[in-house]
Amino acid sequence: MIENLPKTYNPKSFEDRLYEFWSEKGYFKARVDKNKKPYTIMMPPPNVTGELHMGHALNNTIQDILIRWKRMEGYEALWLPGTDHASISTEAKVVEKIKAEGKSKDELGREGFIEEAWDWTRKYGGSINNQLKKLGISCDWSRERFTLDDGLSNAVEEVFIRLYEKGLIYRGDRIINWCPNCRTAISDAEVEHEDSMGYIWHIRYPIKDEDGYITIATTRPETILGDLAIAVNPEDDRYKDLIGKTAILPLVNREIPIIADEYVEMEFGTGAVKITPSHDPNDFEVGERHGLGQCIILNEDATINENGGNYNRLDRYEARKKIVEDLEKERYLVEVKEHENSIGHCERCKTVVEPLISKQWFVKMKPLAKPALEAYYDKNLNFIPDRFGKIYTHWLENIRDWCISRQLWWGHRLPVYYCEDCDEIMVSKESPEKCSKCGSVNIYQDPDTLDTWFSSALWPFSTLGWPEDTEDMKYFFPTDVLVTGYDIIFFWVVRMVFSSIEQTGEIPFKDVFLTGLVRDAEGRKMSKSLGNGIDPLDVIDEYGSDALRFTLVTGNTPGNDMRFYMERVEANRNFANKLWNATRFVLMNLDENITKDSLNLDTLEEEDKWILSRVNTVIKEATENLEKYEIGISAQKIYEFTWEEYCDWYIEMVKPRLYGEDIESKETAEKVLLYVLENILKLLHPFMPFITEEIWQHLPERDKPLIISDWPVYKEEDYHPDVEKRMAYIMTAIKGIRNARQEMNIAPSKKAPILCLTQDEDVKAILSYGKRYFINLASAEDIKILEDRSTLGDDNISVVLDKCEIFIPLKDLIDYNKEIKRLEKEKEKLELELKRVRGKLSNEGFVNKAPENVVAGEREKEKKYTDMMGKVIERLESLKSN
RNA sequence: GGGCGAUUAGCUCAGUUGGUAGAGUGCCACGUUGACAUCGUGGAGGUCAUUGGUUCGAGCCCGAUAUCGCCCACCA
Repeated sequence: MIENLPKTYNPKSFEDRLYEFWSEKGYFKARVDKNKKPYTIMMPPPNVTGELHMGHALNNTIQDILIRWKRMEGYEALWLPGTDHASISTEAKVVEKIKAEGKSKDELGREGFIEEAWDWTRKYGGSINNQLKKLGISCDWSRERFTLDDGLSNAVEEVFIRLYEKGLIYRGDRIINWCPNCRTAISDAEVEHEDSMGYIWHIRYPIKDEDGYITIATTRPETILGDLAIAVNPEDDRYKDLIGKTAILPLVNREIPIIADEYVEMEFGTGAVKITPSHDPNDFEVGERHGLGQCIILNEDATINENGGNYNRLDRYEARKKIVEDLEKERYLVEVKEHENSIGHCERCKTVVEPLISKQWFVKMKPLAKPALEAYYDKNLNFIPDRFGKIYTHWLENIRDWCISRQLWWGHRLPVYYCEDCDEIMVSKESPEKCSKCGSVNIYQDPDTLDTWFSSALWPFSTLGWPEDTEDMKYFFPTDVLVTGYDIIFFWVVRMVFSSIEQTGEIPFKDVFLTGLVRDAEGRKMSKSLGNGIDPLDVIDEYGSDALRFTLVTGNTPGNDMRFYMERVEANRNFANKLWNATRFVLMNLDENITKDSLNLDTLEEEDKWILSRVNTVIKEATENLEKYEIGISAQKIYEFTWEEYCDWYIEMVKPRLYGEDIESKETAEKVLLYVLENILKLLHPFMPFITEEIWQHLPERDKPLIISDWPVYKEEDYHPDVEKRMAYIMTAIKGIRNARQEMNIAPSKKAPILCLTQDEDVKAILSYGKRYFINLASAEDIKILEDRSTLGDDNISVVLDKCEIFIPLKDLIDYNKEIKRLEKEKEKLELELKRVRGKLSNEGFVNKAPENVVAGEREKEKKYTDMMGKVIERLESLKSN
């Protein structure tokens, strides 16, 4: 006997050790190797100070499965990890920290603050890496990148400068989304809209030098402080006379023109709209068309500024309240109605954002979006599942310019310099010594940093050394697949695609595999505030990494959300345990001198050929499923094969040979057991890397670790449909016998001979050959083939099969009423089947139009069921007459 | 306002080209035979949301409807 495994599967005893082993041996490392084909995945970089959650676990498990599989297939597999500096989120945390210490950003100054941020990053950063390692992920840690690394920062500056020089980055006064809490501009993608019930106020504005009023509707009355016009539709008869006249802004008493603009919808509200160019994107455009100018009324913290007169320094909502009160007091308020509208919130801190005009930097999107759209339409970029392609294109087709400047300190500072004297803008990596226009030496750098996603957008190539023309870049780029959550298609996927096309001329990946959300058992999103998050590390601690991984990739479809149940983890842990014990069984029966030299085909028994044929098919199918990214289906097939076919059938069938005297047969069985087990381990390794490697290393004669061994390939010569058919017959017979015996409550320990009544030569052969299966698996004492029923007594239970009847004489153990009931149930089943088949065959349309083989199949079934039905009836009659 | 997804066994979900509906879990019964009780064997359990249509044949394809969920959107 060979050194065996401990009795129980205990993942803790080997998972960390194996990770260490793989890591030390350098199996995760990828090198440029022109003799091999590259396979590349860039890991979506988690926030550097983040903690591992189920989303990461899912994401990285999928990537690891793909990478391990491709590595075994012989690709030079690079999986590059790294982290993101997450500017807005990290900065907020650091601000909070220094606030707790009684300090502020301004007190610390820019350099001091950045130092604090680096301290924070060093302190909390990287812990997610160690957590990821617990998952067993085989990424190349030697190539780990951070978005604020020198190399990546250089790439960021390079891209900024190139886009600027091409005219694709510009600076301008535009309406942007301002978060009063984060105190920075944010992009459209960072605004979450939420429908909520609010109010709409109808307010009348006096007309100058006339008695009348014009009534407008607004949901944000405080913005009247910034009104610069009232607009009506030029076709609107109600207001035609007023166009060109002047209205008086209530409370403020500013004179504003009444203008005509097609943007106004006559049917909505009162048909007259107040125009606040500085605080509404539509009003901004109207303002531009009519040359209205600007009037900003808010400070950075969303309090009213000095343009708000009496309302100066009030918070926006206090101001709203006060203004409504004042309007009412002065009889400008006509009515208030409930009104549902959608309010934008900051994606990070949930504060209501304010649209306001501000001088910011933007990326011009239209020219960049075009090739990114073509990539999808030309099928050079695929989404899995494909429906996300629509989301991608819809976004790109309606895209607006991307605001990339942030009023933050933690991040990539804009490579932009200004001349203090002549305001000239200079864009370069280093600070210019003097102004390129006026020669002044009074130069200062733009204080803003770039949107985090600006650097993430370059991730697929900045991580490989771009803009240098590196060997890595030439070999590993473009990458093969991106695996990420559908929630960051806009933030990230889109931006990587257009950035990569623009900078490298290549689409950064062929496929985008989108994962759904992992929810809790009630279907709620896991979140910190709800406290319903399940920590992947806790799950690993209790059930092992492999069980968690398997749970995350089975029982759901790509792109669909999944609910996380501990019961499922437990079930998968049990599967691991099953495999563990199957291995123990194989090992304890292996001869010490077993060699892996090729099998002697002549000594193969029927069940050997069967399991070899089956494993061969599973190899084919599991691989095909992986190729189509059907990871869960692939895993499921391997699971079923291992548990049902290998453990429940093959091992049980082979036991008598292992305990028997026939040495040659025993040896063959051992070799087949080992061969199939090895293939199971290989197939399962990407899904359950730890247990498979641990087991593998206990097997005899392995030349290399499982992680780098060869992925199994389908062999045509191992496919035996005839054997599979015969074995299926035997299995049906065994199941029939077991069923009948259990329904009759006959203990498995009670052995009985089985008598097979058949005239069919093939069936006779199958059954005689299968004698030992029946003895072992169907409590058979012996097996006899009968040609006629003359020698049969009546003290049997019977099982009706295709072309054969099996009788089990059990004399006084048989309850005949029960047996009649059981057979009647059989009869009912057959009746249903026959009804279905005959219905089909009596349908002329079916017979004429269905494919020949389908019709032939149904005819065969009809014959089979008719025959079986006859036997069941005959048996029933015989029983009833006694 | 537009788009997408879901609706299949008590629960959670699979279901790849249309051809007798599957798994895990839970439930019931039997069983500790020399891998495994984290197990084995057997069983019960489904009008595939509703409704039209295409087809010889629909869980699957097409058109509606309903319920739930998500995403997008500048109606003040």
